[in-house]
Amino acid sequence: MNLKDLAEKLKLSPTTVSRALNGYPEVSEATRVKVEEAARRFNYRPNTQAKRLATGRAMAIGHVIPISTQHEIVNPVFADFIAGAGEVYARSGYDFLMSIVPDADQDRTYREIRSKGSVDGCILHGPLLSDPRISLLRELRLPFVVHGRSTLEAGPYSWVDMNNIRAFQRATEFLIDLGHRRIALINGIETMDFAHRRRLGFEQALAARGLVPNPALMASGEMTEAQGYDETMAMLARPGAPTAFLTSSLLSAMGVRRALVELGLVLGRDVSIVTHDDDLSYLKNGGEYPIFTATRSSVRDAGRRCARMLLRQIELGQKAPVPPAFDLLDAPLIVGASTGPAPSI
Amino acid sequence: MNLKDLAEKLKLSPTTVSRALNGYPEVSEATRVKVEEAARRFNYRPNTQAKRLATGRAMAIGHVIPISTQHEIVNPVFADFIAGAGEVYARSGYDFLMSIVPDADQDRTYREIRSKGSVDGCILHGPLLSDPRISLLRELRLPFVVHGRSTLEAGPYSWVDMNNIRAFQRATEFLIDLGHRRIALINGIETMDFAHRRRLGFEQALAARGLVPNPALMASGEMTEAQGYDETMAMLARPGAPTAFLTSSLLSAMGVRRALVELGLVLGRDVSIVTHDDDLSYLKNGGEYPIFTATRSSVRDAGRRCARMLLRQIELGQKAPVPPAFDLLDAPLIVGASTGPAPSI
DNA sequence: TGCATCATCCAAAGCGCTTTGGTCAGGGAG
DNA sequence: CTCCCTGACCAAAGCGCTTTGGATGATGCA
Repeated sequence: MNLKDLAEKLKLSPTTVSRALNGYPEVSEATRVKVEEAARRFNYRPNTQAKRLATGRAMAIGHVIPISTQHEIVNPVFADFIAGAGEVYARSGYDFLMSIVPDADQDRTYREIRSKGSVDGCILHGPLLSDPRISLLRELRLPFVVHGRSTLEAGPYSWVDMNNIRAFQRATEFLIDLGHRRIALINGIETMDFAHRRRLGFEQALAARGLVPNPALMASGEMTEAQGYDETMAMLARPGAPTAFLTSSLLSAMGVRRALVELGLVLGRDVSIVTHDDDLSYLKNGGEYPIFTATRSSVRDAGRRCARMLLRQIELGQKAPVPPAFDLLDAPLIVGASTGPAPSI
Repeated sequence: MNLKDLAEKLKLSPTTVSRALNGYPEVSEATRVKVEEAARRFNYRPNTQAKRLATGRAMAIGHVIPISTQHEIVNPVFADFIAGAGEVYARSGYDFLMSIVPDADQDRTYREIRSKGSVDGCILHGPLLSDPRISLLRELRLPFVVHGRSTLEAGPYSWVDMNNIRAFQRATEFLIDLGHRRIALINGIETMDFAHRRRLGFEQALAARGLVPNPALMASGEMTEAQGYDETMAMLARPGAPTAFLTSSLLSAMGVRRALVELGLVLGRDVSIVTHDDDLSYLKNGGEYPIFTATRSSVRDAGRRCARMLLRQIELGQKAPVPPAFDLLDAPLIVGASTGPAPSI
């Protein structure tokens, strides 16, 4: 059933039918009702491709997900983020296009989705400290919103980010207040902007209290359970072992905990942990009383916000150029069972 | 730059240019080279929508992901699965369309992507023991492949699944051989087909050794760390506590471990754990020597296989109806550090 | 009554591609 | 020399929609 068929059944022109369905004013209320009723009855739905071709709008948003060939890790945060974003797209009638491509093909992929006209805009994931994708997208004139920020990027662009610096400052201060002096940071890969900022927050908090960051207590890498375990084992084996750990992910924190248990140390008494918690739906930090003391910021919510921002930019951008938008989310520190005063010895 | 422009620059007709680029024989080798060279130089890429409209093929695969309103969980397995599938799509020139919709809207969504013609086929996720989506897709004549199976579904359909029954049989036998008699099963939601089969395997193995499954030792629910913890705490508090746990997910297993630690029990000595391991990239079960004894089956690989199977079905199906295909994956049992002989008391 | 206005509808021209059904020249067979 | 292929190209008709630029008759107003 296509528009023409429907029009014939109604003894109307395709023009009128199209207009009736798309809410144009130059059609009488009576016929509009008739058309809508018929469309429902015949289960008519406009062909996506035809509509797109005619309007020049793809009604789709793209997410280009790089699959790194070195560290073959799919970001665990990813599922929740796209759940949030996808929810918004679906409600707004946009399609959600995903491209999973090897790291090196990203550039080509962006150019391609641009010149093939398959999307109206895209979301940029996992921005680096300095990220060439931003200027590429700008150059391509493809509307985009960055999930995160890129510190070394000069020009303006739209983003949604949590306040990484502030969060890790707060977490560090909290540990210092509890008497901890040797605090370890188990961070993500620090070419990633978020990890860089977290480290900054950590160091700034230490400096503000006259403490000097110790490189031996700062690790950076893929945020997995194994990372937490391995780094903790290594750090606790050396002299000057930390009495507290600050981790960038719940998974790492779980690894730290495993190491502590194995060494016979009690969490929250012998050693404290504060982690960042992305509030992933399948990896909850306990219920009312959290297992880990954590800074929390829902990645799913970030997904929703990114999507909404992008859609708004696109809709507005139809008429005139729009200024970039920003959304800075605060991550409160929620006290759980994993922290306590530094041991007195 | 569109086809017409390119044709004008080359002083050729759009027909010839189109044919040259799409590898049709009725164009001389000389002009083909010329056309290809020009296309590259002008960075020409055919407009997706136009191509689709003209060919009637969407060159896209859909994944409809239900967001349950009750248990707001995004399947953690999901990210790895789509990474695998997406990789294949990208390589084959297919787009990857995702629809994140509320549970109740699934039906409508499938009908919609069908009548709007936005995809050539789709992957069905998380099949239930009895799943109406299968007959819906059959009725819609939309090619599809199921990731998993649906036991109560009568007619044929294509699927990729791991041998859940065999895997859990094997795991249970292994524990019985180690002397365990009170074995707990911490399973996924048993309306899901995979969970149902796992339970079957578990019960069959017990029965084969003359053991009777104890309902008090069988839990079913969302597979989270908290689930593992809570169920373990409950079971160990009751008389007739299990000496071994069989879990459906690494996350649950981690929860079990946390409970054991809290109760001062030693893993692999006082209590054993065997888990299923989906081999998620961000949640590895240790390196060479696994932390948990586990049946292992890569979900990412399953994603690749589903995608390949679906694409093959679609390509073949262009000409004649194709018979459904099946792919049953074996999940070997890999011995790790979490199992040992049952305590003698 | 006459003219402008308006509400309501329609024909036809795109959107950028593929594909059908040609044309046309050159070459081999008869 | 003619006839018929055949290889190489092209014009034009779709694909299913939107949108421009009318057409038509009813209404308002002087």
